Parts: sequence; C-alpha cells; structure tokens
Amino acid sequence: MGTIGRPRSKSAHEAILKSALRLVAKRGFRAVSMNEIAADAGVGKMTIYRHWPNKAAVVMDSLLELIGNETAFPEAGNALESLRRQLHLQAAFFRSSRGNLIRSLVSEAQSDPELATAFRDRWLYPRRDDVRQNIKAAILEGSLRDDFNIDTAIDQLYGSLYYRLLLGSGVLNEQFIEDTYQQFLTGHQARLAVRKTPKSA
Amino acid sequence: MGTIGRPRSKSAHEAILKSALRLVAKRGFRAVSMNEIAADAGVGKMTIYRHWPNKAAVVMDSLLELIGNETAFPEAGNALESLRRQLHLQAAFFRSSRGNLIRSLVSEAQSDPELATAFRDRWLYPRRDDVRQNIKAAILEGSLRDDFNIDTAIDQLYGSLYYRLLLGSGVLNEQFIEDTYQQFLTGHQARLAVRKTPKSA
DNA sequence: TGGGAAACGATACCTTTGGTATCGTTTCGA
DNA sequence: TCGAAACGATACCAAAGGTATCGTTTCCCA
Repeated sequence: MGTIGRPRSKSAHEAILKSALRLVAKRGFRAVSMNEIAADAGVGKMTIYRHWPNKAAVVMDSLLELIGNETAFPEAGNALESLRRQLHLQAAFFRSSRGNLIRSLVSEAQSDPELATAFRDRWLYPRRDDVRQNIKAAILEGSLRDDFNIDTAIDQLYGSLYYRLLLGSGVLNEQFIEDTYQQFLTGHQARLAVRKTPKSA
Repeated sequence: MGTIGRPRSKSAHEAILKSALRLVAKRGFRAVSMNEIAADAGVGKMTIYRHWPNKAAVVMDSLLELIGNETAFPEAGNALESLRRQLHLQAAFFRSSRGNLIRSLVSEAQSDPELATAFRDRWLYPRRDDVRQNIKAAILEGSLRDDFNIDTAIDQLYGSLYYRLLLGSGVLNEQFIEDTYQQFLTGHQARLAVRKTPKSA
C-alpha cells in the first residue's frame, strides 16, 4: 500500500486562522484579500485552499475556533441572572471588532446558501440551544411562565441585537440591553408570588 | 452662453430601475451583473453610470421609487390596529421576492459605508418615523403607556422581523407576527381603562 | 532507513465583474 | 441651426477569488 504523504501543517492552519481573524475583524471581509491573508500568515495561497474551500469558510472557522466561546452563558446565582449577563456579553461582543466577523458572515451568507446553512448550523443554532436550555432552567426555577413559544421569545430577545449590529440604527449600550431584558421579563415572567387581591380588585 | 445639451432620457431611467428591481428580486444582488441589467433594459452600460454612481445606488433607487410605499401604514379604526396590520404587511413584503432587495442592500451596506448611510437615511429612518408617529398616536388614544423609550420599542418590534429575514432562523408567518405584536402590547399597553382608585390603592 | 506520496511556499495564470474611456450618433434648446 | 451633452455600443482596465503547476520538504510505512 502507498504511504499517506506529508501531513497537513498544524502551524500553517493556525497561522491562517489567526491572520484571517485579525484582518477581517479590523477591516472587514471584503476589504481583505486572500493574497493578503496568505502573506500575513507567511503561507502560500494554495495552502489556504488545501485547508478550506473558499474565503468564507476560513473566516467562519476563525470565528468558531478562536472566539466561538466568548459569549457563553456565565455562571450566576440563577438562570435569569445568567441570561441577563449573557445579553450584556453578547452586546459587548458585537460592539467589539468581533462584531465585524458576524457582520461579514451574515452579509456573505445573503448570496451564498452554503455559507448561510453553515452559519445557522454551526453558529446560530448552537447558541440558540444554549438560550433555550437557559430559559427552560428559568421556567423550572419558577421564574418564567411555561406557556410561551420559546423560539419566538429568543427572536425577540436577540433579534434587536442583530438588528442594531447590522443596521446600525442605534447603539448597543448597556441601557438598551437592560430595557430589552426588562421587556422580555414583562411578557414572560411568572406571576409574582404575592398576589393577595383577586382579579376583581 | 452655451446651451444645455441633450436631456437625460426618462424612459431609459425607468427601464433601468425596472430591470434592476426584477432581476435582483428574482436572483439577488451579487448574481446580477451590470451588463445584464443594461442588456435587459435595452440600454448602454454607460447610461446607467450616467444616472447612478454604482450598482448599489441603482438597486437602492429601485427599492425606493418602485416599491417604497408597499409597507405604508394602512388605515384602520385606531392606531394600534393600524400598527398590527402594518406588521403583517411588512412580513408579507419580506416573504415576497421584495425581501431580496432588502437582504441585498443590507448585505452590501456591511462593506459600503456610503450605502449604509443611504439605507438608513432613505429607507430605515423614514419608516421608523412612521412607526414612531403611530405609537405616539396610540399613546394619545390612551392605548399605550407614555413612559417607555420609543426607539427601543421599535427595535423590539421590527428587529425580529429583520432577524428572520437576514438569518433565516424561522418563518415570517402570521402567527409569529401576532406573537410579536402581543408581546409588545404586554409590555407597553396602557393599564386597562377603568382605574378608579388612586395610586395608593 | 529509504522511497513515495502528499503538503509546502511561490508564482503565473484564468475568469468574472464593477467601473471607465471612447467611438460615432442622436436629440434637444438657446 | 448648431453646439453641448446624452445616447447605445464596445473595448478596455484593475482587482480579486480561485486554479495550475513549479521545485522542495516532510513524514509514514514498508
């Protein structure tokens, strides 16, 4: 049997991802060329195309492998508080240069169905699953009602964050996150314990 | 004094906008080339560039001049009902091939600051102003409270629509719109009419 | 331990496309 | 009526994603 040949260079792989992340975060997807990424990583352009099928795939992997866990749900005393803190984490992530990665991939996905599927399956849905799990925990803790559509609630929670990231209509500051969180609570919080007066008060 | 020269052809102008709208709505911004738009409109490519500075500007004007009023607030018995119907209109607009225009322009705007500004100033903000006016009317009618941040409320109302349009995470069906509208009401509706007792009840 | 297969960096190349330059021609208005 | 500018057509340019191929290097396995 023939041998396998020279193995892929792990150092080249990592250098490419790091260069792609740094350049795209700073200047955006379209402004960065593949030649530039290759030169910055000290690598031949063909080496990139031996590891990934196209430019979008490189940036997608940069996001997932290097900074994919920066918005994980933080520990907190209870599920609702963990959700609140995660919203602030996600806003900070979007405000930072990392936001350019998301903007770039969503932008390219509009004309690249394969990328759109990959972005949903590898970025969006896993994170939505985390939110869903958190909301279920909050329900079990008795903090949230149990009779609403969770997917719709997730859209309402995070939709306005993506909206401000992509449309630039407003600032993703802490006040906005607090307002969004409170509006979510208003609609989904379990009825507060002490309800002494009957409905016909 | 010299004369003015031959005037711009209004028929060429309109033919270009119609071709751009039709082709981009059907196949998307990136998949349609300027040569193709020119050929479809029966026009020289240079004529397009005499009327618009670049491809994005043509599509932007197609949106505004040809279908910009398809999501106007419909007449209704009261402001809240008008808002509810407009949400359904906007969802239908996004579900139709017109949604490709919005997706295309938002996508291109991520790497084109001038287009981003134009999209906000000419598309987004005028429509947000309509929503703001509607919400103020609903407040005056006594249907909504008057102590919330209107801009944040608009983001929460429409953010999830743009989110589903751009991310494709869920269907923009009527149930989703109803849920979104109800969640908005839950947080912002005025306390139901009869409030006979003073605050210290 | 040595030979073959495949990855490596480098570079030339192909194709597409947005945008420009320039042609001779047409149309208007002053 | 004539000049200026727009017209359709076409050749062209530059940038960039992606491919092909070079000689070289590295490693696994026989």
